Amino acid sequence: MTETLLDFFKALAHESRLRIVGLLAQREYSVQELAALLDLKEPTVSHHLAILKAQGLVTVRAEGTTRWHALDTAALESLSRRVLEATEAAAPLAADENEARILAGFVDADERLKEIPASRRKRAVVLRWLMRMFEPGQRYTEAEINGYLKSRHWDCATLRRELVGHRMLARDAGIYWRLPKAQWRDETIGP
Amino acid sequence: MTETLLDFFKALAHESRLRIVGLLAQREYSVQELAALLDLKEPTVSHHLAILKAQGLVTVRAEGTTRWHALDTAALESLSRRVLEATEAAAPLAADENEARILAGFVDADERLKEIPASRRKRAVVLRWLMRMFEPGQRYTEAEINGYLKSRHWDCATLRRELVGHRMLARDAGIYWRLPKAQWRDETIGP
DNA sequence: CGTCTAATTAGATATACTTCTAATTTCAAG
DNA sequence: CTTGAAATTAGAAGTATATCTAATTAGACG
Repeated sequence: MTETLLDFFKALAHESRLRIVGLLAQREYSVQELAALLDLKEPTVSHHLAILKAQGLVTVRAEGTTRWHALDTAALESLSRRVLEATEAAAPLAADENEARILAGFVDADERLKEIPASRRKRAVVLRWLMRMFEPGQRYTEAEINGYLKSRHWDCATLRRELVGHRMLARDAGIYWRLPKAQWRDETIGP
Repeated sequence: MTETLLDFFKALAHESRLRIVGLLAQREYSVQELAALLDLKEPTVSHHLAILKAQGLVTVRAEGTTRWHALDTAALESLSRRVLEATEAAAPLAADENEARILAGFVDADERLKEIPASRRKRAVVLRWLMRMFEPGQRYTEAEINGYLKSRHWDCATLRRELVGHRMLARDAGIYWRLPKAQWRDETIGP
Protein backbone atom coordinates (compact mmCIF):
# COMPACT_ATOMS: atom_id res chain seq x y z
CA MET A 1 0.00 0.00 0.00
CA THR A 2 2.61 2.51 1.10
CA GLU A 3 4.80 1.20 -1.67
CA THR A 4 2.40 1.84 -4.51
CA LEU A 5 1.61 5.23 -3.07
CA LEU A 6 5.30 6.07 -2.87
CA ASP A 7 5.84 4.98 -6.45
CA PHE A 8 2.84 7.02 -7.53
CA PHE A 9 4.23 10.15 -5.90
CA LYS A 10 7.66 9.47 -7.31
CA ALA A 11 6.23 9.07 -10.78
CA LEU A 12 4.58 12.48 -10.66
CA ALA A 13 7.24 14.28 -8.65
CA HIS A 14 9.10 15.58 -11.67
CA GLU A 15 8.25 18.53 -13.81
CA SER A 16 8.82 16.75 -17.11
CA ARG A 17 6.56 13.86 -16.20
CA LEU A 18 3.87 16.08 -14.78
CA ARG A 19 3.88 18.06 -18.02
CA ILE A 20 3.73 14.85 -20.03
CA VAL A 21 0.69 13.78 -18.06
CA GLY A 22 -0.86 17.17 -18.67
CA LEU A 23 -0.33 16.85 -22.40
CA LEU A 24 -1.57 13.27 -22.56
CA ALA A 25 -4.68 14.35 -20.70
CA GLN A 26 -5.68 16.17 -23.86
CA ARG A 27 -4.79 13.70 -26.59
CA GLU A 28 -2.39 10.98 -27.72
CA TYR A 29 1.20 11.96 -28.46
CA SER A 30 4.19 10.28 -30.06
CA VAL A 31 7.62 10.38 -28.45
CA GLN A 32 8.83 12.83 -31.07
CA GLU A 33 5.99 15.23 -30.48
CA LEU A 34 6.52 15.17 -26.73
CA ALA A 35 10.26 15.68 -27.13
CA ALA A 36 9.63 18.73 -29.31
CA LEU A 37 7.02 20.21 -26.97
CA LEU A 38 9.08 19.67 -23.83
CA ASP A 39 12.38 20.60 -25.43
CA LEU A 40 13.96 17.28 -24.50
CA LYS A 41 15.70 14.56 -26.48
CA GLU A 42 13.70 11.51 -27.45
CA PRO A 43 15.53 9.06 -25.18
CA THR A 44 14.74 11.27 -22.23
CA VAL A 45 11.08 11.25 -23.06
CA SER A 46 11.18 7.49 -23.53
CA HIS A 47 12.67 7.19 -20.09
CA HIS A 48 9.92 9.26 -18.47
CA LEU A 49 7.22 7.40 -20.34
CA ALA A 50 8.68 4.12 -19.10
CA ILE A 51 8.29 5.31 -15.52
CA LEU A 52 4.71 6.41 -16.11
CA LYS A 53 3.95 3.11 -17.85
CA ALA A 54 5.40 1.18 -14.91
CA GLN A 55 2.73 2.83 -12.75
CA GLY A 56 0.03 2.00 -15.27
CA LEU A 57 -0.64 5.67 -15.87
CA VAL A 58 0.20 5.59 -19.58
CA THR A 59 -0.75 3.12 -22.27
CA VAL A 60 0.74 2.64 -25.73
CA ARG A 61 -0.77 1.95 -29.13
CA ALA A 62 1.54 1.10 -32.03
CA GLU A 63 0.86 2.40 -35.51
CA GLY A 64 3.66 1.48 -37.87
CA THR A 65 6.87 2.53 -36.23
CA THR A 66 5.33 5.31 -34.24
CA ARG A 67 3.88 4.60 -30.83
CA TRP A 68 0.98 6.68 -29.59
CA HIS A 69 0.95 7.25 -25.86
CA ALA A 70 -2.26 7.91 -23.97
CA LEU A 71 -3.15 8.68 -20.39
CA ASP A 72 -5.00 5.90 -18.56
CA THR A 73 -7.37 8.21 -16.75
CA ALA A 74 -9.00 5.34 -14.90
CA ALA A 75 -5.68 4.33 -13.36
CA LEU A 76 -4.81 7.92 -12.57
CA GLU A 77 -8.16 8.50 -10.94
CA SER A 78 -7.98 5.27 -9.01
CA LEU A 79 -4.55 6.13 -7.64
CA SER A 80 -5.39 9.70 -6.74
CA ARG A 81 -8.55 8.48 -5.08
CA ARG A 82 -6.43 6.14 -3.02
CA VAL A 83 -4.37 9.12 -1.92
CA LEU A 84 -7.49 10.94 -0.85
CA GLU A 85 -8.79 7.90 1.00
CA ALA A 86 -5.49 7.50 2.82
CA THR A 87 -5.61 11.12 3.94
CA GLU A 88 -9.23 10.84 4.93
CA ALA A 89 -8.35 7.83 7.02
CA ALA A 90 -5.78 9.96 8.83
CA ALA A 91 -8.06 12.95 9.28
CA PRO A 92 -10.37 11.71 12.01
CA LEU A 93 -7.43 10.62 14.15
CA ALA A 94 -5.56 13.89 14.06
CA ALA A 95 -8.37 16.34 13.41
CA ASP A 96 -10.59 15.03 16.15
CA GLU A 97 -7.64 15.41 18.45
CA ASN A 98 -7.15 19.13 17.81
CA GLU A 99 -10.43 20.36 16.48
CA ALA A 100 -12.59 18.47 18.91
CA ARG A 101 -10.84 20.31 21.72
CA ILE A 102 -11.58 23.66 20.11
CA LEU A 103 -15.16 22.74 19.34
CA ALA A 104 -15.72 21.56 22.89
CA GLY A 105 -15.02 25.10 24.04
CA PHE A 106 -17.65 26.68 21.86
CA VAL A 107 -20.40 24.12 21.54
CA ASP A 108 -22.67 23.38 24.46
CA ALA A 109 -24.40 20.18 25.42
CA ASP A 110 -27.37 20.98 23.18
CA GLU A 111 -25.04 21.23 20.16
CA ARG A 112 -25.54 24.96 20.06
CA LEU A 113 -22.83 27.60 19.63
CA LYS A 114 -22.11 29.44 22.87
CA GLU A 115 -20.44 32.25 20.91
CA ILE A 116 -18.78 32.87 17.59
CA PRO A 117 -15.03 32.56 18.15
CA ALA A 118 -13.07 35.76 17.64
CA SER A 119 -9.85 34.01 16.67
CA ARG A 120 -9.53 33.26 12.98
CA ARG A 121 -8.30 29.71 13.53
CA LYS A 122 -11.04 28.77 15.96
CA ARG A 123 -13.73 30.41 13.85
CA ALA A 124 -12.63 28.26 10.91
CA VAL A 125 -13.01 25.14 13.02
CA VAL A 126 -16.51 26.14 14.03
CA LEU A 127 -17.50 26.99 10.47
CA ARG A 128 -16.31 23.59 9.27
CA TRP A 129 -18.41 22.06 12.00
CA LEU A 130 -21.46 24.02 10.82
CA MET A 131 -20.91 22.82 7.27
CA ARG A 132 -21.75 19.29 8.37
CA MET A 133 -25.37 20.34 8.12
CA PHE A 134 -25.15 21.08 4.40
CA GLU A 135 -24.93 18.38 1.76
CA PRO A 136 -22.97 18.57 -1.44
CA GLY A 137 -25.19 19.03 -4.45
CA GLN A 138 -28.15 20.25 -2.43
CA ARG A 139 -29.58 23.73 -3.18
CA TYR A 140 -30.83 25.90 -0.34
CA THR A 141 -32.85 29.12 -0.17
CA GLU A 142 -31.58 31.84 2.14
CA ALA A 143 -34.49 31.09 4.47
CA GLU A 144 -33.44 27.44 4.67
CA ILE A 145 -29.84 28.38 5.37
CA ASN A 146 -30.97 30.76 8.12
CA GLY A 147 -33.18 28.09 9.58
CA TYR A 148 -30.36 25.61 9.82
CA LEU A 149 -27.96 28.16 11.26
CA LYS A 150 -30.47 29.45 13.81
CA SER A 151 -30.61 25.96 15.25
CA ARG A 152 -26.96 26.57 16.24
CA HIS A 153 -26.78 30.28 17.06
CA TRP A 154 -29.11 33.28 17.02
CA ASP A 155 -26.82 35.36 14.74
CA CYS A 156 -27.43 33.42 11.58
CA ALA A 157 -26.66 36.40 9.36
CA THR A 158 -23.07 36.66 10.57
CA LEU A 159 -22.55 32.93 10.28
CA ARG A 160 -24.00 32.90 6.77
CA ARG A 161 -21.73 35.75 5.72
CA GLU A 162 -18.72 33.99 7.22
CA LEU A 163 -19.51 30.74 5.45
CA VAL A 164 -19.69 32.53 2.13
CA GLY A 165 -16.51 34.49 2.93
CA HIS A 166 -14.65 31.29 3.69
CA ARG A 167 -15.76 29.87 0.35
CA MET A 168 -17.67 27.09 2.05
CA LEU A 169 -21.05 28.19 0.75
CA ALA A 170 -21.66 29.90 -2.57
CA ARG A 171 -24.62 32.07 -3.48
CA ASP A 172 -26.28 33.02 -6.73
CA ALA A 173 -29.66 34.64 -7.16
CA GLY A 174 -30.70 33.92 -3.59
CA ILE A 175 -29.81 30.24 -3.84
CA TYR A 176 -26.98 28.78 -1.78
CA TRP A 177 -24.98 25.60 -2.19
CA ARG A 178 -22.03 23.90 -0.60
CA LEU A 179 -18.65 24.30 -2.29
CA PRO A 180 -16.15 21.43 -2.49
CA LYS A 181 -13.81 21.24 0.49
CA ALA A 182 -10.86 21.91 -1.76
CA GLN A 183 -12.07 25.48 -2.13
CA TRP A 184 -12.62 26.13 1.53
CA ARG A 185 -10.42 28.78 3.09
CA ASP A 186 -9.31 29.39 6.65
CA GLU A 187 -9.71 33.12 6.19
CA THR A 188 -12.34 35.26 4.55
CA ILE A 189 -11.31 36.71 1.24
CA GLY A 190 -12.74 39.15 -1.19
CA PRO A 191 -15.84 41.32 -0.78
CA MET B 1 -1.43 25.36 -9.91
CA THR B 2 0.92 22.91 -11.56
CA GLU B 3 3.62 24.23 -9.32
CA THR B 4 1.86 23.56 -6.04
CA LEU B 5 0.92 20.14 -7.31
CA LEU B 6 4.53 19.43 -8.26
CA ASP B 7 5.77 20.52 -4.86
CA PHE B 8 3.14 18.41 -3.20
CA PHE B 9 4.25 15.32 -5.10
CA LYS B 10 7.89 16.10 -4.44
CA ALA B 11 7.21 16.47 -0.75
CA LEU B 12 5.67 13.00 -0.53
CA ALA B 13 7.92 11.29 -3.06
CA HIS B 14 10.40 10.05 -0.52
CA GLU B 15 10.12 7.06 1.71
CA SER B 16 11.30 8.84 4.86
CA ARG B 17 8.82 11.66 4.44
CA LEU B 18 5.95 9.36 3.60
CA ARG B 19 6.70 7.37 6.73
CA ILE B 20 6.87 10.57 8.77
CA VAL B 21 3.44 11.56 7.47
CA GLY B 22 2.17 8.10 8.34
CA LEU B 23 3.43 8.42 11.88
CA LEU B 24 2.14 11.96 12.34
CA ALA B 25 -1.24 10.79 11.15
CA GLN B 26 -1.52 8.91 14.42
CA ARG B 27 -0.17 11.38 16.94
CA GLU B 28 2.33 14.16 17.57
CA TYR B 29 6.02 13.30 17.55
CA SER B 30 9.23 15.05 18.52
CA VAL B 31 12.25 15.07 16.25
CA GLN B 32 14.05 12.63 18.52
CA GLU B 33 11.23 10.14 18.49
CA LEU B 34 10.97 10.26 14.73
CA ALA B 35 14.73 9.86 14.35
CA ALA B 36 14.65 6.79 16.56
CA LEU B 37 11.67 5.24 14.80
CA LEU B 38 13.02 5.87 11.31
CA ASP B 39 16.61 5.02 12.20
CA LEU B 40 17.86 8.40 11.00
CA LYS B 41 19.88 11.16 12.62
CA GLU B 42 18.03 14.14 13.99
CA PRO B 43 19.28 16.68 11.43
CA THR B 44 17.98 14.45 8.68
CA VAL B 45 14.55 14.36 10.27
CA SER B 46 14.65 18.12 10.73
CA HIS B 47 15.39 18.48 7.05
CA HIS B 48 12.42 16.35 6.03
CA LEU B 49 10.10 18.11 8.43
CA ALA B 50 11.17 21.45 6.98
CA ILE B 51 10.09 20.26 3.53
CA LEU B 52 6.74 19.07 4.84
CA LYS B 53 6.26 22.32 6.73
CA ALA B 54 7.02 24.32 3.58
CA GLN B 55 4.02 22.59 2.01
CA GLY B 56 1.87 23.32 5.02
CA LEU B 57 1.45 19.64 5.71
CA VAL B 58 3.03 19.71 9.16
CA THR B 59 2.58 22.14 12.04
CA VAL B 60 4.72 22.61 15.13
CA ARG B 61 3.92 23.24 18.76
CA ALA B 62 6.74 24.11 21.15
CA GLU B 63 6.82 22.76 24.68
CA GLY B 64 10.00 23.76 26.45
CA THR B 65 12.85 22.82 24.17
CA THR B 66 11.02 19.99 22.46
CA ARG B 67 8.91 20.71 19.43
CA TRP B 68 5.88 18.56 18.79
CA HIS B 69 5.11 18.03 15.14
CA ALA B 70 1.61 17.28 13.94
CA LEU B 71 0.01 16.53 10.60
CA ASP B 72 -2.23 19.27 9.21
CA THR B 73 -4.87 16.92 7.91
CA ALA B 74 -6.95 19.76 6.49
CA ALA B 75 -4.06 20.86 4.27
CA LEU B 76 -3.29 17.29 3.29
CA GLU B 77 -6.90 16.64 2.41
CA SER B 78 -7.21 19.88 0.49
CA LEU B 79 -4.13 19.09 -1.57
CA SER B 80 -5.03 15.49 -2.29
CA ARG B 81 -8.51 16.62 -3.22
CA ARG B 82 -6.96 19.02 -5.65
CA VAL B 83 -5.07 16.11 -7.19
CA LEU B 84 -8.28 14.18 -7.61
CA GLU B 85 -10.03 17.17 -9.12
CA ALA B 86 -7.20 17.70 -11.56
CA THR B 87 -7.43 14.08 -12.69
CA GLU B 88 -11.19 14.30 -12.92
CA ALA B 89 -10.81 17.36 -15.11
CA ALA B 90 -8.63 15.29 -17.42
CA ALA B 91 -10.96 12.31 -17.42
CA PRO B 92 -13.79 13.61 -19.60
CA LEU B 93 -11.37 14.57 -22.36
CA ALA B 94 -9.64 11.25 -22.52
CA ALA B 95 -12.52 9.18 -21.22
CA ASP B 96 -14.92 10.41 -23.86
CA GLU B 97 -12.40 9.11 -26.36
CA ASN B 98 -12.35 5.61 -24.89
CA GLU B 99 -15.67 5.34 -23.14
CA ALA B 100 -17.68 6.72 -26.00
CA ARG B 101 -16.44 3.80 -28.07
CA ILE B 102 -17.55 1.31 -25.43
CA LEU B 103 -20.90 3.00 -24.95
CA ALA B 104 -21.52 2.98 -28.67
CA GLY B 105 -21.42 -0.79 -28.55
CA PHE B 106 -24.11 -1.11 -25.91
CA VAL B 107 -26.40 1.82 -26.47
CA ASP B 108 -28.74 1.87 -29.45
CA ALA B 109 -30.04 4.83 -31.44
CA ASP B 110 -32.97 5.26 -29.02
CA GLU B 111 -30.51 5.72 -26.13
CA ARG B 112 -31.52 2.36 -24.72
CA LEU B 113 -29.20 -0.35 -23.42
CA LYS B 114 -28.99 -3.29 -25.83
CA GLU B 115 -27.63 -5.47 -23.03
CA ILE B 116 -25.88 -5.17 -19.69
CA PRO B 117 -22.17 -5.71 -20.38
CA ALA B 118 -20.68 -8.81 -18.80
CA SER B 119 -17.17 -7.37 -18.53
CA ARG B 120 -16.51 -5.45 -15.36
CA ARG B 121 -14.80 -2.58 -17.14
CA LYS B 122 -17.54 -2.09 -19.70
CA ARG B 123 -20.28 -2.44 -17.12
CA ALA B 124 -18.67 0.36 -15.13
CA VAL B 125 -18.73 2.58 -18.21
CA VAL B 126 -22.41 1.89 -18.76
CA LEU B 127 -23.26 2.51 -15.12
CA ARG B 128 -21.50 5.87 -15.20
CA TRP B 129 -23.54 6.69 -18.28
CA LEU B 130 -26.75 5.78 -16.45
CA MET B 131 -25.79 8.03 -13.56
CA ARG B 132 -26.17 11.06 -15.82
CA MET B 133 -29.91 10.73 -15.20
CA PHE B 134 -29.55 11.33 -11.47
CA GLU B 135 -28.80 14.69 -9.94
CA PRO B 136 -26.63 15.29 -6.92
CA GLY B 137 -28.61 16.21 -3.84
CA GLN B 138 -31.90 14.93 -5.29
CA ARG B 139 -33.80 12.22 -3.37
CA TYR B 140 -35.55 9.42 -5.24
CA THR B 141 -38.00 6.73 -4.24
CA GLU B 142 -37.30 3.20 -5.44
CA ALA B 143 -40.22 3.54 -7.84
CA GLU B 144 -38.68 6.66 -9.36
CA ILE B 145 -35.31 4.97 -9.72
CA ASN B 146 -36.96 2.01 -11.42
CA GLY B 147 -38.84 4.32 -13.74
CA TYR B 148 -35.71 6.08 -14.88
CA LEU B 149 -33.80 2.83 -15.33
CA LYS B 150 -36.63 1.15 -17.25
CA SER B 151 -36.35 3.91 -19.82
CA ARG B 152 -32.94 2.41 -20.57
CA HIS B 153 -33.34 -1.33 -20.03
CA TRP B 154 -36.06 -3.73 -18.89
CA ASP B 155 -33.97 -5.21 -16.07
CA CYS B 156 -34.07 -2.20 -13.78
CA ALA B 157 -33.61 -4.34 -10.65
CA THR B 158 -30.20 -5.57 -11.74
CA LEU B 159 -29.12 -2.10 -12.77
CA ARG B 160 -30.30 -0.62 -9.49
CA ARG B 161 -28.41 -3.25 -7.54
CA GLU B 162 -25.28 -2.62 -9.59
CA LEU B 163 -25.46 1.13 -9.07
CA VAL B 164 -25.70 0.63 -5.33
CA GLY B 165 -22.91 -1.96 -5.40
CA HIS B 166 -20.66 0.43 -7.26
CA ARG B 167 -21.33 3.10 -4.63
CA MET B 168 -22.91 5.38 -7.19
CA LEU B 169 -26.32 5.36 -5.56
CA ALA B 170 -26.93 5.04 -1.84
CA ARG B 171 -30.12 3.83 -0.19
CA ASP B 172 -31.67 4.34 3.21
CA ALA B 173 -35.22 3.50 4.23
CA GLY B 174 -36.37 3.13 0.66
CA ILE B 175 -34.95 6.49 -0.43
CA TYR B 176 -32.09 6.67 -2.92
CA TRP B 177 -29.63 9.43 -3.68
CA ARG B 178 -26.59 9.97 -5.79
CA LEU B 179 -23.21 9.65 -4.09
CA PRO B 180 -20.31 11.98 -4.92
CA LYS B 181 -18.13 10.74 -7.74
CA ALA B 182 -15.24 10.43 -5.33
CA GLN B 183 -16.93 7.39 -3.82
CA TRP B 184 -17.75 5.61 -7.05
CA ARG B 185 -16.07 2.26 -7.63
CA ASP B 186 -15.28 0.31 -10.74
CA GLU B 187 -16.20 -2.92 -9.01
CA THR B 188 -18.99 -3.90 -6.68
CA ILE B 189 -17.97 -4.29 -3.09
CA GLY B 190 -19.60 -5.50 0.05
CA PRO B 191 -23.08 -6.95 0.43
C1' DC C 1 25.35 33.44 33.95
C1' DG C 2 26.76 28.61 33.02
C1' DT C 3 24.98 24.08 31.87
C1' DC C 4 22.10 20.74 29.93
C1' DT C 5 18.82 19.20 26.40
C1' DA C 6 16.43 19.44 22.00
C1' DA C 7 16.57 21.15 17.71
C1' DT C 8 18.33 23.50 13.74
C1' DT C 9 21.90 25.15 10.52
C1' DA C 10 26.20 24.66 7.76
C1' DG C 11 28.94 22.16 5.07
C1' DA C 12 30.77 17.79 3.21
C1' DT C 13 29.96 13.37 1.16
C1' DA C 14 27.31 9.94 -0.88
C1' DT C 15 23.40 8.38 -3.44
C1' DA C 16 19.78 8.74 -6.73
C1' DC C 17 18.02 10.57 -10.71
C1' DT C 18 17.93 13.20 -15.09
C1' DT C 19 19.70 14.05 -19.40
C1' DC C 20 22.56 13.45 -23.06
C1' DT C 21 25.13 10.85 -27.14
C1' DA C 22 25.86 6.66 -29.45
C1' DA C 23 24.47 2.15 -30.55
C1' DT C 24 20.65 -1.07 -31.20
C1' DT C 25 15.98 -2.60 -32.12
C1' DT C 26 11.55 -2.57 -34.61
C1' DC C 27 8.73 -2.04 -38.33
C1' DA C 28 7.28 -0.52 -43.03
C1' DA C 29 8.38 0.00 -47.86
C1' DG C 30 11.07 -0.64 -51.94
C1' DC D 1 17.52 -8.00 -48.13
C1' DT D 2 18.38 -3.22 -47.72
C1' DT D 3 17.04 1.32 -46.44
C1' DG D 4 14.87 4.82 -43.57
C1' DA D 5 12.01 6.45 -39.73
C1' DA D 6 10.71 6.04 -34.87
C1' DA D 7 11.72 4.36 -30.69
C1' DT D 8 14.32 2.09 -27.14
C1' DT D 9 18.51 0.64 -24.68
C1' DA D 10 23.26 1.31 -22.81
C1' DG D 11 26.35 3.93 -20.72
C1' DA D 12 28.50 8.33 -19.38
C1' DA D 13 28.22 12.94 -17.45
C1' DG D 14 25.91 16.18 -14.86
C1' DT D 15 22.48 17.73 -11.38
C1' DA D 16 19.70 17.35 -7.47
C1' DT D 17 18.83 15.69 -3.08
C1' DA D 18 19.60 12.63 1.34
C1' DT D 19 22.32 11.87 4.90
C1' DC D 20 25.88 12.49 7.87
C1' DT D 21 29.16 15.10 11.38
C1' DA D 22 30.26 19.30 13.57
C1' DA D 23 28.94 23.71 14.99
C1' DT D 24 25.27 26.79 16.47
C1' DT D 25 20.91 28.34 18.39
C1' DA D 26 16.94 28.29 21.77
C1' DG D 27 14.90 27.28 25.95
C1' DA D 28 14.76 25.42 30.97
C1' DC D 29 16.77 25.41 35.33
C1' DG D 30 19.78 25.92 39.09
